[in-house]
Amino acid sequence: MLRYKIEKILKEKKLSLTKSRKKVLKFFIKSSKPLSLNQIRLFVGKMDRVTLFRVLNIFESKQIVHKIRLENGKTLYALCKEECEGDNHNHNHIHFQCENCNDVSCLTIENFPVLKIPNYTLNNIDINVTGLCINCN
Amino acid sequence: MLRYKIEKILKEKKLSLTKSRKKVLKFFIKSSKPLSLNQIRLFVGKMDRVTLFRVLNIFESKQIVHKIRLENGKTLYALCKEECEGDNHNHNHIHFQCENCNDVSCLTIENFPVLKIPNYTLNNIDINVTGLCINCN
DNA sequence: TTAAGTGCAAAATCTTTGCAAATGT
DNA sequence: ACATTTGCAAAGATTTTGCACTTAA
Repeated sequence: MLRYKIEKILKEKKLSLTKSRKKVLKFFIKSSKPLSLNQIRLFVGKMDRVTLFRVLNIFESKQIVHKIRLENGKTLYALCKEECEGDNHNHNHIHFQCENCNDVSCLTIENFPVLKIPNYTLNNIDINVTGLCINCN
Repeated sequence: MLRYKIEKILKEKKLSLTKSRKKVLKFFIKSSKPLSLNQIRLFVGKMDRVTLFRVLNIFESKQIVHKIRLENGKTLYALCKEECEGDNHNHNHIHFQCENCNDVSCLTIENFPVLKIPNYTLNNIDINVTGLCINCN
């Protein structure tokens, strides 16, 4: 059941089970899409913006979600997959925004590119792609 | 001479040669690094923030500079290379931010990765990398 | 019970808009 | 001379901070 899944995640991350956190996490799991703060706010009903910022920030610090910075400067939040570890939330997936319907999604890439730059250490590789999605193509 | 280079660029893009534009472009060429609005503002002396936004926006629309969205949500502006054409400002280069000195730079990549996603059309690929730069390594 | 989380008020940034004055050609 | 650009005032959006009240364990 969804409720137990939500509580399991929060407990694993050593977060107390508050109403705000459970509501927000529920929406992430149900929608399984990157979400803006305002979208989440509509879903969770009356919750203070500040609380939502705080919930999202602690989720990010515990690696439950990761931030996506769009080209237009807007921020979305997306549920992390299991493979998100350490500082790297972007293993094996890219962020795609459709230029037609504006939909944003995390896409898993089979052959995730291996970048190398001489004399540099590359830790986190964040790839944002725009184009036409499967529906608008 | 720098002055002629600046005027040449503005003329090529059919922009009138105003003081603000020349000052801003001068700083980009001299520093040859991605710059924040506030950094530019310090250099160009007293110029209204709004004017600076407008100068940067028109530079972006004319493909003289491109925006870089950092992971922390901040925006930088960087001079475009010759290969920036059409909507794609990111051909052959990535944006790198050092986790130690926070320095941001545009790096040219020899083997720029070729991404393909079935049933998707990919137009613009924006790659942001964090790690340790050549100086901090 | 008490440490942690939430709501409210307020402030700090960043970015945009409208309009009158100044500037470029 | 006329269209474009700039400065100023103001507003909107996003994000942060401080503090008192509430809730989870």
